[in-house]
Amino acid sequence: MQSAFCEIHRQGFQAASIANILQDTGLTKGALYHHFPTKKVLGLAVIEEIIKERLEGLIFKPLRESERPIEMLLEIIATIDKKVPSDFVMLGCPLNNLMQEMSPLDELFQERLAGVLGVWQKTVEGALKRGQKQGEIRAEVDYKAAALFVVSAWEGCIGVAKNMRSPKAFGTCMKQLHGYVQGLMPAKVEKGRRKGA
Amino acid sequence: MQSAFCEIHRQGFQAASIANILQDTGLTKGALYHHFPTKKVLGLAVIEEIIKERLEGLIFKPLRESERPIEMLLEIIATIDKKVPSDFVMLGCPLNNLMQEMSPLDELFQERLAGVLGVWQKTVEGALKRGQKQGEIRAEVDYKAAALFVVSAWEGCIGVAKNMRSPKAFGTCMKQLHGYVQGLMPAKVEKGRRKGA
DNA sequence: GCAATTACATACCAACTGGTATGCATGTGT
DNA sequence: ACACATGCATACCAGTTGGTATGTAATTGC
Repeated sequence: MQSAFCEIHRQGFQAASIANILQDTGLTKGALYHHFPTKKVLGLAVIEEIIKERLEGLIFKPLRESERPIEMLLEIIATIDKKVPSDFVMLGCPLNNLMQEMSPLDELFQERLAGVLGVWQKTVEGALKRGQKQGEIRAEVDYKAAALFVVSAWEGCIGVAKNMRSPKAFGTCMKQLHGYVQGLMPAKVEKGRRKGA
Repeated sequence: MQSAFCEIHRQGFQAASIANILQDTGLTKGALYHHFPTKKVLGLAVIEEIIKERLEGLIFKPLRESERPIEMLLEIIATIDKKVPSDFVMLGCPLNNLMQEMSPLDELFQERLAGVLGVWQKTVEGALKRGQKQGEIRAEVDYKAAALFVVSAWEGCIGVAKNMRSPKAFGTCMKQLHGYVQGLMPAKVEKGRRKGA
């Protein structure tokens, strides 16, 4: 599974070679096709068991369990670039990669990926909503739209940084997203001076 | 060229089939390979001659030539979903698609794509800078970082909407980006009431 | 201790892939 | 009018792909 994830992550699903995975793991074709009927099923399993779980541990769970969701959201956004393997800047977000590649080509992929993305969105949404109750987010904010945008921009930042091959660009880009979320907060006096950008 | 663009747009570069392009255009393999030595060169030509030019006409040129760059930027962001073929929501931004697919795999692709992206970024940057001179953008705004973020979020919105297969999601997402740009403006009284989100 | 299922390994295959070698017809420069 | 380059068409090729058919060893159920 790990090997399959790795191969798919750096080649994309279609270009991922079964032969490479076999060579990497030392397995034989018979062994693999005994457990997975098709390459597609293997790919879907990677989404569900690897990609989803990683996001769960890295983002979803902390965000759901925090008592100060906005603070946590801001912290995650600010530090995500350090909590992730360095090659992720070069290779991009596995979820986004698969979305861009497979969504138009295969409904099942699209559904599964949309499922994971949906959890992400709902999690951020929940955080914003709770933050709104705590008065950390202004009352008139459309938290659903904001959550959608946060996730979208997030993926966008990774994608652009990947193309530019620049961890630094990723950092400054996420900092802007950080600023956007801060912009949803009431304009009270804050510890750090409120930066416009 | 148009046919090649189309094929690449919906299959991705690697999965794009030369045979399909030939069938679609009625050309023969000899004819194509007479003008393009390799598939890769064909792909690069598509980037330069089709994708770049489209963005140029749709975004870069209006933005560069406008005397009220911020107004123009906001308008483009607000209306881009109507100025683009409907299947672009399903298929995504051709530039972003290629970036996600090819950047880690091929340096030349990465460079060319980064070039186009750079123009985009520089164009937005120029707009923000001019807007700053006009007092439309607050003085303390880091316009370079903001421009990078605008482009990133832009692509992110398209990418997510593509996965969700939802033009509506694209619209609401771009509306948030619209809000972000407005957030860079001075907090003076505006025609439309300043919406927080 | 025998039957049957599971877990693999090997060999093989049809379908495509991008790319090329060759052939030929039409200009084109001199 | 003759040499030569250009523009294209056909046929072909080696490599790779995902997938399968067949065989065999190990495990399990009874």
